[in-house]
Amino acid sequence: MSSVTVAPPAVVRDTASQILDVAERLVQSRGFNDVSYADIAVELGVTKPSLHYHFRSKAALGDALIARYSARFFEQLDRIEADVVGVRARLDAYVGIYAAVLAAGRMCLCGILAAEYQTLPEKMRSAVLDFFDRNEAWLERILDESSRDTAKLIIDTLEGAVMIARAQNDSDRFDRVAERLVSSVVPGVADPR
Amino acid sequence: MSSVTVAPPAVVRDTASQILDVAERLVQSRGFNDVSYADIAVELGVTKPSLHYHFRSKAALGDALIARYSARFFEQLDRIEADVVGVRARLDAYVGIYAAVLAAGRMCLCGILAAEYQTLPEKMRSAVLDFFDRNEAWLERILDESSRDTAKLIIDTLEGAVMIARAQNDSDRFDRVAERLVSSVVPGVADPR
DNA sequence: GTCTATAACGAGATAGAC
DNA sequence: GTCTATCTCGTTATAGAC
Repeated sequence: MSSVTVAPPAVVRDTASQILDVAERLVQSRGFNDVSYADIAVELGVTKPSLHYHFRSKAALGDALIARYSARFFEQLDRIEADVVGVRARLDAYVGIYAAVLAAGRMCLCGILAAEYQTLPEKMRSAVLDFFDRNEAWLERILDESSRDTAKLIIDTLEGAVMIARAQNDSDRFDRVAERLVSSVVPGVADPR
Repeated sequence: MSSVTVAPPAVVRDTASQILDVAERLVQSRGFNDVSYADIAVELGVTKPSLHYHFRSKAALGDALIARYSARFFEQLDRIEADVVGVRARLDAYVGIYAAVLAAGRMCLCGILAAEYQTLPEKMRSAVLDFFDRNEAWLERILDESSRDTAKLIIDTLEGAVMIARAQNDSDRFDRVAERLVSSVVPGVADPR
């Protein structure tokens, strides 16, 4: 009789995913151009050619990084829209995504890639722009008012706040700025904390 | 009789300044780690060792870049404080500095260095943090209200807005966000444009 | 001050064995 | 799918002539 196909151990991901995990963390910390195949290989205990087997070029690795990051990011936005009620609460949840990134000592992947924009391959550039467009579209949708500039203001402030608070190693700064931002956008009650 | 010492031609700067000029533009476009001595040497029509004569190491070049950029930046802030009257007008002038950077297709030097923060030598890190601290202090001083978080909100938003508008090649986006930002901080009249 | 020449290293990438 | 070995190129930096 044939053996039954069982699910693999939940904690051990396939190699490609493990590569993406390490690469994502390193890129969000140092930037795409300051992460090498050698850095990733050492952490995983494999050699550089092994990485090239899974991602032919560094550009291909970059493409895969943004694709996975974006997919997960917008899944979170879908969940917020489905589970959270009210503009203020939804914005707080949105801010929470950025706060979690900062708490991990990282920048938003597409934020740090935006800073490196001029040095990126064309496909990565488009994917970065797409990330911001979709963020903006989501914010416009959940905001009650019609001003599209509010969505841009929110994105720009949060991306800048993460970048600077990370350099200052001061997550409290991020929290205070985000509170002031959200309060100015949704003039209702103050932060319930 | 001895010859009179005349002022050098105004347009031709000394070599060290010329190196800083080219390096500054390249770093504000691509980031510190993506600018090489070779890039700078080619533009100036000199060789790499010539650059090393003026700036022993790349870290020393980076230190000099931030020092000059900061000095000029805070000179501008001094001038605004001396020549411009009123919170709104001063903030508009402050925003104008960032708008000019964006118009040149650049990021704020310390903004792009903040994104690269984890890879910078220690002295450059301190200088970057100092830049933001002094910006914050200046904003707190010219603002009428006591909220220090407002100063942080302004810096973070402008830095993020420059970063993203540059990637999107959309300076109009920057202008609209900045207008919304300043209006929310100084609830007086709308943009006089 | 600027040059030629070169050292010493790390990058991304490929060939081919296992 | 992962390895060893290697290639080619770019990087910062230095020695020493002019």
